[in-house]
Amino acid sequence: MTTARRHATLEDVARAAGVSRSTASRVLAESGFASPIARERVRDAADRLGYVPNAAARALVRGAGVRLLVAVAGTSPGVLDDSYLDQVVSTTAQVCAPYGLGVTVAWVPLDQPGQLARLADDRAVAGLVLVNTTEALLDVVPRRLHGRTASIGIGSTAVPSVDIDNGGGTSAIVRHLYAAGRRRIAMVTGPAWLACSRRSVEAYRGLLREAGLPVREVAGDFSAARGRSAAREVLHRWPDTDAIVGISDATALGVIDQLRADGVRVPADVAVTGFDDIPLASVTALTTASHPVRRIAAAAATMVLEQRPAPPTTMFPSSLVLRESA
Amino acid sequence: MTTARRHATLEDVARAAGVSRSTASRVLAESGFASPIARERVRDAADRLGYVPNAAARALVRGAGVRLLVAVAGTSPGVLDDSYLDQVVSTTAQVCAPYGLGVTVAWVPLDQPGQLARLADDRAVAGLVLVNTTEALLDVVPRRLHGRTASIGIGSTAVPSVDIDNGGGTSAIVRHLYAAGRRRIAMVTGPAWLACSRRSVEAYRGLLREAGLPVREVAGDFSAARGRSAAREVLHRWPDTDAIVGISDATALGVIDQLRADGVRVPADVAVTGFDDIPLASVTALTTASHPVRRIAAAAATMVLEQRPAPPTTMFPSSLVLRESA
DNA sequence: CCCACACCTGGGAGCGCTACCAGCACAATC
DNA sequence: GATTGTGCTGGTAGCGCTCCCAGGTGTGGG
Repeated sequence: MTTARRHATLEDVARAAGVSRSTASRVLAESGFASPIARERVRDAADRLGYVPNAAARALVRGAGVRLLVAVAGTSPGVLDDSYLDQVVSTTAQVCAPYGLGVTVAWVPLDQPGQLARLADDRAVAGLVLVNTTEALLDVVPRRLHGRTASIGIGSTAVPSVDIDNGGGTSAIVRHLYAAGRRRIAMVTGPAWLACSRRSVEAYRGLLREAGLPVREVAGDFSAARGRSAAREVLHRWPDTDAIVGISDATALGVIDQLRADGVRVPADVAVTGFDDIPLASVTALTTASHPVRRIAAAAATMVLEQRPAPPTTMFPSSLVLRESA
Repeated sequence: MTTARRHATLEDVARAAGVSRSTASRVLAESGFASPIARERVRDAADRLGYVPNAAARALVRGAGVRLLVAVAGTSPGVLDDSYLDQVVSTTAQVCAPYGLGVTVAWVPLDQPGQLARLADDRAVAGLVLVNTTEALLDVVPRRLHGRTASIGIGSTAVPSVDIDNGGGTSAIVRHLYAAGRRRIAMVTGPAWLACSRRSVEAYRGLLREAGLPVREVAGDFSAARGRSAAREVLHRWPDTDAIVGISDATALGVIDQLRADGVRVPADVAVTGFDDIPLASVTALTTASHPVRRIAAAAATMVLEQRPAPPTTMFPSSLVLRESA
């Protein structure tokens, strides 16, 4: 196994099979004509020699890339140290393996979209997976990668996009709260520049307006820390609030923590809901909406690898998970 | 930004700078001689043209690879869907980005080490990060990659290796339990083929023997499910047990869950400890040992990228985190 | 009989880059 | 003045692969 001999090249395979390099290439790359006999002899020889095509050479001549770039927009590089992104990257790497492609991650500062152009303007980049970016970032994607870009959580139709049904998920949550008799429902939102956050907020507003209930919003940022301070803010501004919708599980957990610390009973006095269904949610009995992150990431990666022609947006459902917090 | 024009090549840079391709290459690859004047003009031209070296061409001629392979040993491909591995892969991808290298992950069946040889016998693989493998897998690493392999959690000296001080961590935990007056301490172990698991178990045994206490081991597999059944098994075999050491947080959480369901008070009747300090641990007040997973992964990746010459083993400390479960 | 038209093959160019080698200028030494 | 460096330079040969193109061979139709 630990062969010291030089790696077998296409030339070696061709010679062993008694055909030309061209024919061997045609057989192994599955392009163009080749007689069944030639086909078999080449495959045989390749097997025998343990031939593995040289990805660099292939990429060079084809003008193709050797890796996928997962780009994450955000205000600080801290977005990279996040369990959601960990799952996306790891899943992408799994999906890419059979294609012989690697994966890299990079943070794109929200106010410097040019950074993305710089990163993507590299022939080695075979495709792009944009995570939580703004539509503005899409403009900066080099033309070369237009067919090889997918986004997660942006809901754009300009680029094949995989999305969570944030609107539907939030609606389900708000309806559940309403059905449980809650009438003064507040929300800790996410950053407005994020489409997925906006969709949640809009669903919340829409439903409340429709029901003739007051809208009570406090700006958040997905974090638990902001959840804590937001909880205080909500009860300070609207003391009769009887439910708080968190934009994420982390936020909701922060809210619950603060409420309990302040002697507010959850869910008796105030019901609290999250979004995502992280492992912590089941332990803390958080009512939330669940999303198949791994499947979402795999779908996005597959889109760029297979160069799907059409499907503008694939929407993954958000399923309500009822637990004790609401 | 969205330049449609052909990508600038070294040739273009050289022409623009008024030097030969060789000189431009020497300047940009920082190898060999080049006059300050030439240096500046080439750098200038490269900047102006937005030159990005073609990784495939470079890799081809240098015989170098284009990606790192993270290989994980285990009994089923399920090992890939694990938050620990997610962190390792994601961190590796971050570290690799500036080097222009991608990352792939693969599962290597424990009983088919040859699979690793097959995966690694690809010129595109620039380096190897072995996660939770056995020493046997090391033999299968192609000679070409001998200087470009690092392992995590195996503690071998045959290969540069990054490790958690499992022994030290477990010792600290057992000592803490002893100091708290526990004398009948059981352990739910991990698979014996895993070095890091063995180190923990050995530390546990050593300390107990030293103190003249009985050793009470039940075989586990890191999972919460096994933690549950193991809890019952322990109390069935040794009803007077007053502490259970879990090989991981997940196991410990399973143990606690089962104990409480069976009416056993934690920690009053039985103290329980974990290992890893996953986010859940702080919420569930689990006493455990904490490890810097991201730093460990980064260290391993850096080892293979920088081809460190010597340091056989880097040991990361395990720090005791005291919470309420023990 | 020749031609058209399939199918199949090998030769060769060249992707973009680095490494090697010769060659130049200029300074220092004998 | 001849010799030996020392710094720097450009030409050129590939790395391993794919693709284009010219040139086969065989089959069927005019």
